[in-house]
Amino acid sequence: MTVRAGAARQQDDDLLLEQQLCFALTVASRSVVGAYKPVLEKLGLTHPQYLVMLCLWESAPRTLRSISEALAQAPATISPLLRRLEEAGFVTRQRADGNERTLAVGLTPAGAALRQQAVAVPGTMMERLGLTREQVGALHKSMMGLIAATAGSSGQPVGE
Amino acid sequence: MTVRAGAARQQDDDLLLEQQLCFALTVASRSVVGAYKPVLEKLGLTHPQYLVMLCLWESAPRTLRSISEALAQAPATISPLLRRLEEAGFVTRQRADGNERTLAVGLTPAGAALRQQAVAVPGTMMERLGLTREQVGALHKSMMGLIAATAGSSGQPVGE
DNA sequence: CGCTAACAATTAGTGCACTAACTATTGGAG
DNA sequence: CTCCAATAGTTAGTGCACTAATTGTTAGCG
Repeated sequence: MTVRAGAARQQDDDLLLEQQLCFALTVASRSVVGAYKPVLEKLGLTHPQYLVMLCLWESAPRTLRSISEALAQAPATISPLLRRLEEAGFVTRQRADGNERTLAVGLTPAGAALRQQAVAVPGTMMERLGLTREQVGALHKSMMGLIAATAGSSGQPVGE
Repeated sequence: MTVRAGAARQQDDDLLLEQQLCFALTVASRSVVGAYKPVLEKLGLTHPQYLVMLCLWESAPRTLRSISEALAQAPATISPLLRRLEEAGFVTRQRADGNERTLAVGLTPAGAALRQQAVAVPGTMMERLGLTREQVGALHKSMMGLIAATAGSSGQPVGE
């Protein structure tokens, strides 16, 4: 009885909003992305668009699918995002390279040039958040661990 | 020259997608929320709706603004969310308590009863993610630190 | 060769999240 | 008491993110 009452109390405590990791995680994510906003606005990018540009600065041209996999997002999320980046004049979208199915996403001169402004962003953000490079590294490592944890159990439902 | 080349190389590395904390954070957030999905589906809730219900199970009735502040979200985000929870039969929305401006958001019997199913959620998720209570606590603490970091620098633009 | 299964991207539809604009109410200062 | 600034909530509009359905293309199998 005492044991079951203890377990019940534990479960009740587990429902407290302030203790939810998922809550802290979503708030942290929104807060950090929000902190990027004024910085990225000067480049004319939203945060998801910034991530796509990071992808392309590393390797371009590349396919939509390749970007979608690198960002761990559905192709249907990336597609309209690329359309807006094309409208903004940063990327090109052509059906080329001998395969009519795939889209070759490339950089315009403006898109390539934007990188010169973007190199300052990580440093600016670290300063704004008051984080050291070591703290950023530790947090990054924690997040990677969490991502790995979800890969095992939620991708393929465990017991069904 | 060597120093400046070193700094430039550092900045270039800082733009690597795989090193971005903001990227790891958003992926982790989406992954964890995604892991909740099959579990919360059985309760008929989305993840944001689950957070609202946690709020209400702690204290009800309460105003929209109070929920909005507890969840660190804009009232305009909460408003339609409450409408959908009302349609689902979990909450009530009335203009009452002597102040016609404020909305009293309460629980229906179904909404209150849902808590009995929800108490199992945190434990289920911990198991699914393969995390110990200690790991969850450590991650939670990291997230709170990150949220605190954003509160200082991005809320009020620093130098302008 | 022709058919079909797999694949790449887009579109449609739902729900979040945010800013800005709007409505309605309240409460306090003159 | 009256006006007016502050407050509470909703609505409009944009952009993300996801699932499911659709279109078009490719490649492989008989």
